[in-house]
Amino acid sequence: MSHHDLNRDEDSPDRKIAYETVYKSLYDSIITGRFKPGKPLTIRGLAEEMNVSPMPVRESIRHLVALGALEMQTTRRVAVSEMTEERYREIVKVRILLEPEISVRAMAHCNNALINKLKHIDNEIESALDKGDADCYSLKNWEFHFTLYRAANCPIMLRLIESIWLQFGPFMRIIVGRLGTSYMVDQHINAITALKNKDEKALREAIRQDIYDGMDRIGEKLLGHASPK
Amino acid sequence: MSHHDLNRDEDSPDRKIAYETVYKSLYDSIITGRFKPGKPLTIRGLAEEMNVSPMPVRESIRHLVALGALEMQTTRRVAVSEMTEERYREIVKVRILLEPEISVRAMAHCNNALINKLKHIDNEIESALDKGDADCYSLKNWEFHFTLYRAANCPIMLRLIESIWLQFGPFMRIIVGRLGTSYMVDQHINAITALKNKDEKALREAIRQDIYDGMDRIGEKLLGHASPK
DNA sequence: TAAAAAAATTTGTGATCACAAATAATCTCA
DNA sequence: TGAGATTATTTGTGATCACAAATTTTTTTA
Repeated sequence: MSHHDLNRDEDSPDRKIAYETVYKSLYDSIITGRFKPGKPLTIRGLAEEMNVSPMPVRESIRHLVALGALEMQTTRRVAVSEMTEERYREIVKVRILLEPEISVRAMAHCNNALINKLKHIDNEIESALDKGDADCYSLKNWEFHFTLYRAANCPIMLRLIESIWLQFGPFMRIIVGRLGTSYMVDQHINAITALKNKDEKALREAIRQDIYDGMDRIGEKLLGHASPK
Repeated sequence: MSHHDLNRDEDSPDRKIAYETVYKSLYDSIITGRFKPGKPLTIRGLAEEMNVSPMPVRESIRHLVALGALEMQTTRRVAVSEMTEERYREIVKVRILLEPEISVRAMAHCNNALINKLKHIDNEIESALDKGDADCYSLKNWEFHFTLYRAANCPIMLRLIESIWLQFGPFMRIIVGRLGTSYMVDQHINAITALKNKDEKALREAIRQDIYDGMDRIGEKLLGHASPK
């Protein structure tokens, strides 16, 4: 299953909807940091690039603006938001509030298939880090977390977390290539171990630390300091 | 300021954008429970009702679906979601996580003007309850909470809370007319007092209790039981 | 009479056009 | 030469149309 339909049990491609293709494409562009923050995106430009009419792009942009993935200025031009001190602090705060919580709920529904899937994705993440493949890292890190969170069966909480991720997603690639990335403790492994042992406390701590590790690196690069604990 | 532009400091009506009018209208219809949960809404129907072309309605619907205010079925028809046991539990959980938190942040920026504004809105709420005016109650209760939350200056957290409110908003009117509403402790007053005294603990408790009081009544009516503490 | 099939209608999506506002490019004049 | 005014272009929004899918209504058949 793709990482876009966060709550759908199976893909059901009855009809090819251009809007969905466009939405997914923009979504991935955002979380891999393809759009420079602040640089205006145009409906016609994106439509031409994807060989569709402006209509599906218009609707996708409305959707992504609603999620906070794109920002609409008063002149109605849209762009990825720049990261600011205030936004950064809010994002860390909310992640720490929500993500350990949903992880614990996922633990209740966790089986071997999920654990193996997470292990596999984590290997791909490590490989992407080794190769310095920032696009792959961003997508796979996304996939790891949302594979776990989706298992919680909490669609409402999941939507909120998705909104948050879309707001720091464009900066996730910064983590790749930062000095010391390879010496980082792999909190994903700790999380997987905790899931296996049904150790709620350890799981919370692993997710919590994973958030701080990643956000610290983004904060250091963008704002010159680590996240406030 | 209206309650729709949650993060804008002042309305700037440079040009009349039909989309914004339509969006606000649908927004208010949703939070006052005008649309029956599960009953499909049609683009053309709403457009005709508001004397606009289908275009602004299409975009508004995309926006509201993205926020979780409306649900899009696989056949692409949209409707207000029905309340389920699972959704209800998630909503209570997330509200308890986020709303006391943002309230405390609002306290830091709280001045007399805000306190007076909240007092005034709370009077209107009490009046609406007395008269049994469910529409007015829903709108004013919304205004009370978002006036407070907006003061926190946390636009990212605010957006998440807005998304949650849009999901139980259609059922807020249930609170009016429930037996015993008039004997309820007014937690808004407690919150205002806590704000005045800069008493973080009391503020958290007031907001927390206000959430439980309201959600309990919704749960009792819709699901036959109170919220899980 | 009720279930199945067929026809008619409604609905969402995608494309195209017109228009005014916003942006970019050019020109003017000191 | 460069800042301000003017023109040209680009852009988002709103409207309308075509079309296929979904829904509703009608008809048929057992």
